[in-house]
Order: sequence, then structure tokens, then C-alpha cells
Amino acid sequence: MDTTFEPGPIEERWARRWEESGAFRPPRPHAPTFTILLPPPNVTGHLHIGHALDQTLQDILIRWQRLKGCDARWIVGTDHAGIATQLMVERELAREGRSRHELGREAFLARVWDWKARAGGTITHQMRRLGASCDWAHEHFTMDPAFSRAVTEAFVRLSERGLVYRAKRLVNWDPALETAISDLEVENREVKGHFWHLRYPLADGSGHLVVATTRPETMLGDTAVAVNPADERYRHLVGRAIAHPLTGRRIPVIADPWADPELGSGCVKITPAHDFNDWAVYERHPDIGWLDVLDARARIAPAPGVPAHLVGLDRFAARERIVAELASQGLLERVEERVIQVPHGDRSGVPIEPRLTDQWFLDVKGMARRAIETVRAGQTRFVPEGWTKTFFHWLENIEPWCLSRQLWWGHRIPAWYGPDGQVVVARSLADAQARAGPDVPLRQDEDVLDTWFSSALWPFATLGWPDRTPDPRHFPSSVLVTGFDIIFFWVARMMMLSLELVGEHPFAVVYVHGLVRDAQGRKMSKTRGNAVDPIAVVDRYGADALRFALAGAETQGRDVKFDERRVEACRNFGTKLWNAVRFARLQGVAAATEADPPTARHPVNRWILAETARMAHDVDLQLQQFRFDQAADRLYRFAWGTFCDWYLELAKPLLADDEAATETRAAAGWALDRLLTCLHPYMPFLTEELWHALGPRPHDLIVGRWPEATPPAEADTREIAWLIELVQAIRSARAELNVPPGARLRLHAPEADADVRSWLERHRAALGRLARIEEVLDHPAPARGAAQLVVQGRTYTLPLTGVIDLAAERARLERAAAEAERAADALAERLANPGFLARARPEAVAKARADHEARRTEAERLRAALARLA
RNA sequence: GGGCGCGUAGCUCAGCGGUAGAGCACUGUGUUGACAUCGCAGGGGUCGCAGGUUCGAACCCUGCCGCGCCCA
Repeated sequence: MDTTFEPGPIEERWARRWEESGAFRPPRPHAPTFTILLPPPNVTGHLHIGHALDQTLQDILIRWQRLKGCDARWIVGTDHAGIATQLMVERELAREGRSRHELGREAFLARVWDWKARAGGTITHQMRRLGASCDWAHEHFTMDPAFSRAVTEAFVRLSERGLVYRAKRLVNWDPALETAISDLEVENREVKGHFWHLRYPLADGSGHLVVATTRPETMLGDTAVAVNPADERYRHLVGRAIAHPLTGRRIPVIADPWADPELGSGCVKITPAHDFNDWAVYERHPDIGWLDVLDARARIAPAPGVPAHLVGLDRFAARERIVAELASQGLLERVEERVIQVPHGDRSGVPIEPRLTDQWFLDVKGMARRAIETVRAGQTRFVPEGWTKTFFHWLENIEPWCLSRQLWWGHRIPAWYGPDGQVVVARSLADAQARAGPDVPLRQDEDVLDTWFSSALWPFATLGWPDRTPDPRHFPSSVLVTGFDIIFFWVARMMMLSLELVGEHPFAVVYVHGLVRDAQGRKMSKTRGNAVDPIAVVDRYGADALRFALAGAETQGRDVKFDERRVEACRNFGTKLWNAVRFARLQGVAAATEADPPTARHPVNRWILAETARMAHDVDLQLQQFRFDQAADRLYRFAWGTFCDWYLELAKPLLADDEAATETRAAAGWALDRLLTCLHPYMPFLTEELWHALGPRPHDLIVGRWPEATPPAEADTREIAWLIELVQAIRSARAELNVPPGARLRLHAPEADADVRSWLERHRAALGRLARIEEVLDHPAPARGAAQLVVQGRTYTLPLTGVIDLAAERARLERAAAEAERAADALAERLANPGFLARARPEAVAKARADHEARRTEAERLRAALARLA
């Protein structure tokens, strides 16, 4: 073995071997199941650092449960990402100087499939580099024939239940992509804009009203002006008419609470076809009607009253033109500079327009209610619990879900239209034809379904629905792991559709983690240039280091600030472990053959066996609670502190001792095996490599067994705790008194009782090695010219003739004594408080008494030592 | 405007009722044959501020200040 761990080749070798040998899902038909659904990433996607965190957490859970003997299954796949994929291929075409319209629908789709075959596997290959132990043998894709059948079936069934319907509604329209998008795909951005205050003349010429707007171009579609019914200023105008300054149409002044008397003049123009709030006003006053004045690309469209010279202008050009015209007519009262919220499409980045179109909607109110009930009843639990509230809030205010998208790539809506406007929703054209009548010419809906509609079926469409009922071994799944930004996209919708179509909730636990931010806490983005490529990090430090760093930083509920230095520290941790195993091998330590701990006589070995069992037990507990950070910390401290710094050092003399060597090798081998096993979920590659480095194995670690040994009683560990404390006290005194590092000292232990004497005897070699003690004597040493230490209530002396700096020793003892006294005084004060004695828990009182006694004794000893020095 | 969350060592964060911890950084020191991607020792915090509850508060409650996110 080399002295440093080279992750690259090792990771590649194990990734291949695990997948080829079927280790990611060994056949365990009778074992309890543990199932995780990977929220499907976009097929166009590249792995970003957020995926790396998300997938690391899932893989830790899967590997842990696999080690615990479960039939652990991580269901994997990608979604077809309608808009993103279509855009990607359209961009490719554009480079060739062509468009999808030139190609036609069929050829275009062939081109997309071609792209998918060529480039669609990027993200899944990157996942493999992270070590994601998914059920790759059954990878899914939302456009696969079976999955597509599920999508059609879902749409048809929901339609049969009256939950899917077609209607003309305002939707968020993306004029760049020319499709409806979901309100979840709209982000409000603050931009510098204007508030234009416009004069609207009264039709009878008796004056004007002032309305303010941020989008003057929409005024072409005005059908009313509203004032608040409680607004005294305008009450007399309600029912009168405005002569629209641009269209010349007569539009009424109406009373509606939407008009805010406090805002601007208190009058507001009503443009139902281009504003959600105005549409609501129209619904209360249907007489005013509506007028659509924008086309699919947000250019001014021909409509009654729209001046011909404006038709065809882009919305922003039209805005300028209109403002200029009004100004020249003296109808522009004033212009206010103002920061306004403008909705933007998160894909296209352009301002979206509310647009009146025919779309398919899903009525989700009832499903939302049932999803809420499921969580209320505890069938699905959020971890951390706080997200429950967010989830409820969204579902309680849910609107009908617009399912249709004006795209080509996706699941085409299974609806057909007859010549007289009749609509047939059916599983196939044949089916539709049968229902419409044999001779009726049918035309299929041009639109496709929202990608999120298909991914909402993920929990059961991946398990064979609708052909068969999802296998109860994997449905409901055990846990869904995702970022909080995806609660609405996935969690809520998967829950709603599972409840509706399968009649059962899809997951028992939803674990919600934070977002990965940069080292300064800013959101990562391509445009900002602060996005971290996880694969580049893997190249530099190894997948294990990245995984350990990410999972170790995942404290429940907080965002993760990504700092490469942390990854470096984790890489060093891997190297440390690597060297520990290298050393162990050099010493003849080999793989343990038994799951049970070997019998050991020597306290050092008994101690490490006990500590190992405790560690395994703690890590298991912390993972059960999804405390990825605490489990990582426990592993780190055990491996580095307990095992490397103490056990291996204490074991060195034993390995050189013929009598103790055999049991020490066995204890070290057993402890290392357990450590590698418990660390495997976090650092799969390194641990697998080291597991095999220790000797021939009947199987790979990935399918090993989680240690179940129960931690023995504490009594076993007292002797070593004392030893460690003594060594630390000696080292500390040596360092503070500037004793040359190589100097060998004698240790006097005049206060030792039989136990301590035997301990000193037993650990003579260790004291020699770790504290450079060449001899232990039980008679007192002269205090002058000696350092004195107090360990667990007993004083020890280190003669330092010629070396000691008397003043330094005095200062050191004084400091220690003062500290012990401070602690003892604080405890004494507490014990003197009658309230404490009367009301505190008896254990707290007992502990205070014991602590006080120990600190007081320590202080006394230190004072005595000082006195001797004087 | 509504909701959620966060302010603990220079930095990143644990701790959430018994008197403060880790990693990194920092200082000193070390070639004792696993490891300098390392060892050993050490410095460093009125736990945002002000009240309250309690025998006891970083931890519970209230208010304030600062910061972030989500929804309008």
C-alpha cells in the first residue's frame, strides 16, 4: 500500500464491480424492505452540487439499510423535462440554421430521441461516480412506453372522474417559449419600472379620471375602470362611461373592492384578459366583457378598437409608443419611478404575460385535502417537522393545476376533437373513434402534458401501475429525500396523485434538506459563476471526501455552505484511515472472521471493543433520526481520536509483546472491520478498498453486515480513561515547562492504591512510549525541582532536576488550582442554595455533589503541590 | 403586508434547562519507522440586545435590533 490514498482508480474499479455483480440490489426476497424513490432529475441535466448532497443522503440511507440486511431498493430514473429538452434540441437546430417548424413534429421528436440516446445519460453517469447505489438494472424514464401508458391512463381516469377538464382561463404565458407554464415556474423579480398616471376622459366631456399602470400597452384591452364602492370621491361616477383615449371605446366606471382607495388616485383600469386580478373583477361584473390584445409572442394583436399602426408591435415597443402618444395628447399626468415586481419565466427569463387560452386543468382541491389529512394522521411524516406547515399552507391555497403545455416533446394529451367541437378523452385513437362514431373525423389535441404531471406518477408508475397494483413491499416507500424548494413540485403532487389513483400515500417519511450555497452563503448559479461542479471536486479529492463533507454539513433544516477546505479535511480523514489500515496490516492485523467481538483479556483491547460497539450503536441511532451530521461527527471522532490517536498508540507495545499480540491483532481487526462497516455508507469506495486490503473476504463490504454488538458496561473503560488522562497531564506539563521532547522522565506515584499500582505496572510500556516515562516509582519525590500533576484525585510527581523552570511550574499549578477552585466554588454555591436541594432533580443534586467533591479534592491537591514547591 | 428560519470561538456549525463543544484557521513544538494530506501541546467565547419564567437559562417566554428565505 502507498502512503496516500489515490481515489481515482479505486473508485472506478469498485463502481464497476458493484454494479456488475448486482451488489446494489442483492436478491433478498424475504427481508424487510427499505425503498427510496429518487426524485427524477432532468434528462438534460448535469449533476450539480445540490444533486450531490441530495443523492449522497439517499445513498447513505440505502447503504446503511442494505448493511442492516434489508432488501434496500433505490428506484432511479430521469424525467423528460419537456421545456428544457425541447429548448436544448431547438438550440442545436438553430446552430444548423433550422427550426422545429421546418422539421415538423414527427421529425423533431425523432431528433429529440436521438439527442436523448446521445447525451441523455450524462447525469446518471455522474451519479455513478458519486457512488450512488441505485437499482440501475431497472432504470426508468418518464417517456418510456410503459410510463407513457401510465400517464395516459392517469389522465383518462382523472377525466372520467370529472377532475380533468378543459377551460378557457388566464394562465401564465411565456411569450418566448410560447407555452403556458406553471405558477411554480414563475419567479417574481424586482425591477426598476414606472408607474404611469394616465388621464381617462369621461365620455360626456365633463372631465377625466386618473388611473395608474405599470403596463400601459395592456390598456388596449381595457373594458372598465373600477373605483372602490366605499370611496366617496367617485361614488357619483359609478355607472357613467369613459371614452377610452386610445380605442375610443366607451367603457363603464364600475364599483369593485379591488380598487384600492389608498393606491394612486383610487381608480384602476380593468383589463380582464391580461391580469389575474382584473379577471376576477370581470367575473364579478360579466357585463364588461374582455378583450384579448396580445398574441402568443406578446405582440399587439388585431382587436376591436386597436389602432392599426400598433398591431404587430412587440409589447415593449408598443408601451413606448403608447406612452408617447398619450403624452402628446396631454393625457400623461405624471410618471413615477418605482421598483416593481415583475413575474418572469424561470426557464426563458422573460416577463410572463397572463393570457386567456384554452387549457386542460386538474381539479386538485379534494386531493390536496386528503394529502393534508394523510400528514395530519401521521401516515406521512416530514423531517424536520417544520416543513409540515409550508406544505399545508400551499395545499390549503391550491389552485387548479394547468396540465397542458404548448410543446411537442412530452406526453401528448389523449383528447380528440370532432368537427363540431365535441371532445373525446380516450386511451387511444381507436378507443376515441369507437366512442365518437366510426365516420367522425378526429383530430388529436396538439398539446402535451406538464412534465410534472408525469413525475407525480413516479411513486407508482415505476412499480408497474396501472398494469398491476404497486408491490406493497415497495409502496408506500420508506422515505423521500429532497430539497425544500421541491416540496410543491414533487412531494405534494406525488402525494395527491398517489392518494387519488392508488388510494394510498406514497412515502412514510419526507426528509427535507437545505440548499447548497457557496462559501459566502450565496445561492449558486451559472450566471453568477459561483456554481461548483461536483465532478471536478470528485476529481480533486475523491467522491468519498465530497460525500463525507456534504453529509457532515447537513444539519437538519439549515442550508449547507459549501467550502472546499472542508472537502480537503475529509480527504485527509480518508488518508488517515488509509494509513491506519496500512499500519494494521504491517502488524499482522487481518480481517475478523466472526461477527461477535473476540475475547480479550487486556484492558486496552477490552476498551476498544467496547468503544467500537458504542460507536456503532450511536451511529445507527443518529441515522435513524436522520442526523447525518452527528453520525458523521461520531464516526470521525471515533476513527481519528479513539481508534488512531489512542487505541493504535496503546496497542503498539502490545503488538510487540508475544503474549498480548494475538488478542490485540484480533481486537484491532474486529474494531477496524466494524469501523469500516459503519463508515461505508458515507465513504463507500475507501472502506470497500480497505476492507479487502485487510484480507480475503467472502463478500464485498457493500453487502456486509452492520454490527449489532451491544455495548458492554462502563466499568470496562475506566482504566483506560484514567490512562488517557494521565498521559495527557504528563504531556501537557512537559510542553508547558519546555521539557525537551526527547527527555525521558521518572514518574512518582506515592498516592497510588492497589488498583492504580497495577494499572501503572500494566501500562508501563505505553507510558514510556506516549509520555516518555522511563520509570515509575511509588515513593514520593522531592517537591522542589519537580512538576506535580493531579489526575483523578491523586497527585503524581515528575522530577525535573536541572530542567524545571520553577516560576513556570508555579504559574502552571496556580492556574490549575484557580480553575479547580472556581469550579468547586460555583458548585458549592449551588449546593448551598436551599431551592436547588429542594427542587432540583435528585440526579442533578447527586451529580453536583460528586463534581464538587472531585473539584475540591483536585484544588486541595494542587494547593498542597504549590506549598511543597515554595 | 403574512409566514418560516437564523444570529454561539477568526470562519463554518453542533449543543436547546444543570453553568460551553467540534472541524478548519491560529500559536508553540516535533524526522519516538502507519500517517507532515501527520503527531503533541496551547490560546481564543459577557452564547445579538433588554426584560421575564425557574433553585438554575446559550437553551423556555415576551419585546427589540440585525440577516436570510418563502408567499402576497
